[in-house]
Amino acid sequence: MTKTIKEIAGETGVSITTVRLIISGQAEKYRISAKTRALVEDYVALHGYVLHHAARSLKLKRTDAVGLIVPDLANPFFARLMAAMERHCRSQNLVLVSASTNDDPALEMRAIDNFLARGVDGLVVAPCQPPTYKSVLNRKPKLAMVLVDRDYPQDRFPAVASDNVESGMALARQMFSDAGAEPVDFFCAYTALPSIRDRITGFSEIASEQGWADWERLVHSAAEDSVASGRLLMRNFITARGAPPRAFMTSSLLVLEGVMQEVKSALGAIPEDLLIGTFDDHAMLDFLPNRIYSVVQDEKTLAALAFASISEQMAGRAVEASHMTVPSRIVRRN
Amino acid sequence: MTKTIKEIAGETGVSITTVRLIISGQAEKYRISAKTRALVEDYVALHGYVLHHAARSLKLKRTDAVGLIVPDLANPFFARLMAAMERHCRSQNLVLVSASTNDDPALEMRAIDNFLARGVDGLVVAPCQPPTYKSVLNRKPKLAMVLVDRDYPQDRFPAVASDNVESGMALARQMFSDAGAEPVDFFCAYTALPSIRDRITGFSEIASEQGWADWERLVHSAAEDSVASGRLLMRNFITARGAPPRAFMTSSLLVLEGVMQEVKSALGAIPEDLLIGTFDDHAMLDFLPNRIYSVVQDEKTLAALAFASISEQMAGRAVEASHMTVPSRIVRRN
DNA sequence: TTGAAAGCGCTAACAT
DNA sequence: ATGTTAGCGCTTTCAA
Repeated sequence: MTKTIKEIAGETGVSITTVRLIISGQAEKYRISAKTRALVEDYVALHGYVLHHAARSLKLKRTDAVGLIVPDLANPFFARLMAAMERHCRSQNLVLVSASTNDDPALEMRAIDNFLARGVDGLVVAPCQPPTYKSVLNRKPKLAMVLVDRDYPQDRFPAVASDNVESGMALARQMFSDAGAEPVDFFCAYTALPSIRDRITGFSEIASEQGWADWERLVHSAAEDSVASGRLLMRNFITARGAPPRAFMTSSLLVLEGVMQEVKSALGAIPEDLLIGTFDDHAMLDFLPNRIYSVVQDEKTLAALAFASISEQMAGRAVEASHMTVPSRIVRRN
Repeated sequence: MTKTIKEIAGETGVSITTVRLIISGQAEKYRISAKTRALVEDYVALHGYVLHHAARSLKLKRTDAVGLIVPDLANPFFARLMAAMERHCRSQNLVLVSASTNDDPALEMRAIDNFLARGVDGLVVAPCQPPTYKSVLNRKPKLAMVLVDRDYPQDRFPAVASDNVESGMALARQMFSDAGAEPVDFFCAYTALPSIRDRITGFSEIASEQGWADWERLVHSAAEDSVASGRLLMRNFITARGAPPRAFMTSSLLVLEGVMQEVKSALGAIPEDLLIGTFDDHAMLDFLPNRIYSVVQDEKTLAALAFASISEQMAGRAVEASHMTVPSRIVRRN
């Protein structure tokens, strides 16, 4: 079992303060004599010592922990975001504690309460509802907090998200350009999300610009982001028009999967000249022979900005409730 | 700011003990009078109270936190494992804290030390080296600990992993059966891993059984699990034989990606009659027209077993250092 | 049915 | 250059 400072002091006959000074590497600074220093250091080398974080936290009112709350930790986007966050935390000797909300506002509140009780110094949340965390602010007014990915309109917290309007425009631009005179349909799900709305805004902008005044007819939307939604939307499309579109884009890989399954089952295979666009990327899109554009979000920069904001706040510097935007990249295959 | 028990006691004129009894829902049990109870409850309803976990931990020598240490949190397998772990933790009012080791033994040791200092009650680790955590056991002999995914031979800790030998056999059986008289090559990477070795063992078993006494010539291996490894292995194959194999399997999706890229660049496209097998699964394998078998690991059960073991140990019940095995499933497409 | 007090391991302020 | 002490918020005896 590991020793406490007090025990070390007792067993070496040195005072608690001195031990602490030596252990915390401040021996020089306080000019501890070489022998007492050696005495303590040898003892520690022999018996070991590990800082008791709970005790330290109790005293310092600080836990050196930051919380991350997202809808789903298994979702690749959030998994990458979390991995990047964890790297930042590790580099500053912070630990990352995380929780999924399953897109349930009640779970989200529970998670926030829980992390607050555990005294996290910072909180990064991808909210599943427009955030009004007034109770949070009441209880711990100086909690460092930042919103990621889902930038609901609000002006209390800094937020960082991808440039969804711009990337929506960029993707649509590529699609319409390659499609020539053909229309480009947009299958999108989870329209309650600000990011999805922004993507639609971007799409509509370009569609109008390309002369599709009735762009609303090109947008097919569903409430829930899932493979089932993708299937449903494409099935409805095929039923109405008799055939799949020649060019389309989707709001997520899940929707793409559903849409593709339906195309495959309608046509027996994916036509090689089908023009595809999608938000989010996966290496296996390589396997398709089609021309396909995908939008890849920059989780590293998202995490870096979120962490920077948290750090600022934890350092006591006030941070304005800005809405930061991170550029996405478009990848083209074939 | 949230009140402490002491403050509540002071401001309601009740004793600390009484407040605590009421707050912790033991009013009935200790027959606190209705009025004192109402008094305190009203006060709490008005001003709020949140348990201070650090203080509680200091007293109880318990943090209600469990740590998860894996090579890479962004890896879909580990991300799913972690999401499942987090659900279990949440259901028991534990928090999950996690860290990546980037497959670096030094980082792994640091992570373990760190989590130990933070006093996690349980530790789940997917080690990147044969685990000899003697220092760990010295310092906190009663730490609940379990190994996942990478079941290095050892007899100190319980371990839970997929049935790699069996699923290797199952996959190979399907492949050889579909391949007829053709050979089935196995491209595999990260051979230092017990799981990979087991998969090779499974493969070799079936290959021999099928009359391929020289099965070692069918196995092409690389040290590092990456797309680059896949490319390299396939490039070497093509250079040596003049063409890609007609049937092959890979040890991971990364290797599959690399292998496929190389086939594509050699042949211009993926032949539709190429027979493919791979460990790990992804929905987008749907997009290929080929017959393809994939092995899907059961992260939920892996997490459930790991968590159960941790729970047992945390409850003080001794657990033997068993090696638990979780069946994988084989998916066939086209 | 309620209260008082000790102590978990650490830090910081204040002595020497 | 080194020592003493109080106290963070909680739980747990032990008393009344």
